[in-house]
Amino acid sequence: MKTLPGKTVERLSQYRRALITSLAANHNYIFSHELAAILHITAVQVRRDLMLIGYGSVMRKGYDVRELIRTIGTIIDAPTGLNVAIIGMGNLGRAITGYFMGKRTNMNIVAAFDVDPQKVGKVVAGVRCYHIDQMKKLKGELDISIAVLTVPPDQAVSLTSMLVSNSIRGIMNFTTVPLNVPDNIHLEEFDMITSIEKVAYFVKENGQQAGQ
Amino acid sequence: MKTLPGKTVERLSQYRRALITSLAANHNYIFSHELAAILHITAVQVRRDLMLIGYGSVMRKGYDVRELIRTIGTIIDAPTGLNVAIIGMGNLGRAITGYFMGKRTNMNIVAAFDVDPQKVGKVVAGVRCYHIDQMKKLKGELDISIAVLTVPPDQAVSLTSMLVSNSIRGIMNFTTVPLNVPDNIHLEEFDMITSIEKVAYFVKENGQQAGQ
DNA sequence: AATTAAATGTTAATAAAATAACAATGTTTT
DNA sequence: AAAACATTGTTATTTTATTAACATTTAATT
Repeated sequence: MKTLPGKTVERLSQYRRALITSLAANHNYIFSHELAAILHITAVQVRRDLMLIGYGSVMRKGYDVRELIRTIGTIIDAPTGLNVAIIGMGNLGRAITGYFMGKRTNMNIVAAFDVDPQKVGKVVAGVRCYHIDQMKKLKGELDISIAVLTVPPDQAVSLTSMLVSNSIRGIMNFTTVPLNVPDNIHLEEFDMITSIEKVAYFVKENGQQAGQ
Repeated sequence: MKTLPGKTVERLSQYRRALITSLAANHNYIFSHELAAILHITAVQVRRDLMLIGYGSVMRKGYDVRELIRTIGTIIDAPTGLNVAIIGMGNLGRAITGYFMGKRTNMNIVAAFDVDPQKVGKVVAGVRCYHIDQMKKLKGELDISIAVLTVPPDQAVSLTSMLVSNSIRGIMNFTTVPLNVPDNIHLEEFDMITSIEKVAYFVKENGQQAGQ
């Protein structure tokens, strides 16, 4: 299958979690417009995304929830599951670790790393924190593919080099520092300050008059 | 001025922080391609964004860093500054509060709210945590415009209703629950699980062969 | 002073994403 | 069994975002 658009992948992840919730509420079938309503998007968007992954329903009955969950899994999950490490066990690192607790995802947070001796050795939500110097060794042992970067800004660049030289395959960057990595490493960035400043901008604009 | 595209607003926020850093390093002028390099985007993108806000440089000298910082401020900042409240002082709430420390933004985190008696009364990074029941009262007193929602999933919907009925103007939703708010309230959402699953998908795809 | 070079601002082209349109399918109703 | 209806999958259109193209400006060089 051709690589899916990023936005579609994002929605598939959300569909799946909505479907799991829906299943827990004993809904075995779901219409595109119901799924759309949960995510506050349009039914067309849902159908188009499902078209892209080649999923079809028995018409007029809606989608088989269990089967759709499975299908989304075969598309977006790696066959073996991927292991994730949290780099920086501060508040954000702990928050993300907590987010994964009890979520049925294909990923496992297998380790956290930090430089702070206070944190090294501690276990948060089942995840052990190691000293960053052990990354090289544990990367292979624990088969870590993805790093979630939640360190202070001044350490972002140097730790990224370290990750790159350890052949990490994907990085989710939560620092406020834009990173640069080779093409074969997938990089996703999210900047808290930006996102909140964006809200502020649109609040200001909405205040004056209409508009998005 | 016409309302800017969301993506442009995001970049303006990032430009500004890059410029502040640049200024601290004693750079008084900056070329579009230099600014682009910091953010790992193209110079055209930078120039196009600045065109949208009507900013012009003295050609061949690059942009006056101080002036550009100011100009971006006049565009994206609200004249008076906007006050922000953190709803849910867990790990993520504390992380975000920390992110704002020392950042020169137009926004102030003026309060945090929680239900946990352990948290109520505590001060984190200069921000006091109040009981959520005091929201109604303090919203007006502290002139809170924006809420950052960092609560457990099961509380997201009810707290959002509370925020809406208290006439909040913008919400940044960090819970995994998609929210629905009236049109006059600006809602921005970010889902940690989705973002990391997205990285995993592209890591998987890149592993098999090429592609983004 | 002419030429070259480096940058900018803007219009044009392309690509990506979302939305609309609609024929096809199957269900229910009459 | 025909008609009306609800839902799907897909193609077409529109909108949004990015990239390319290029004329224009200014500085430096010959």
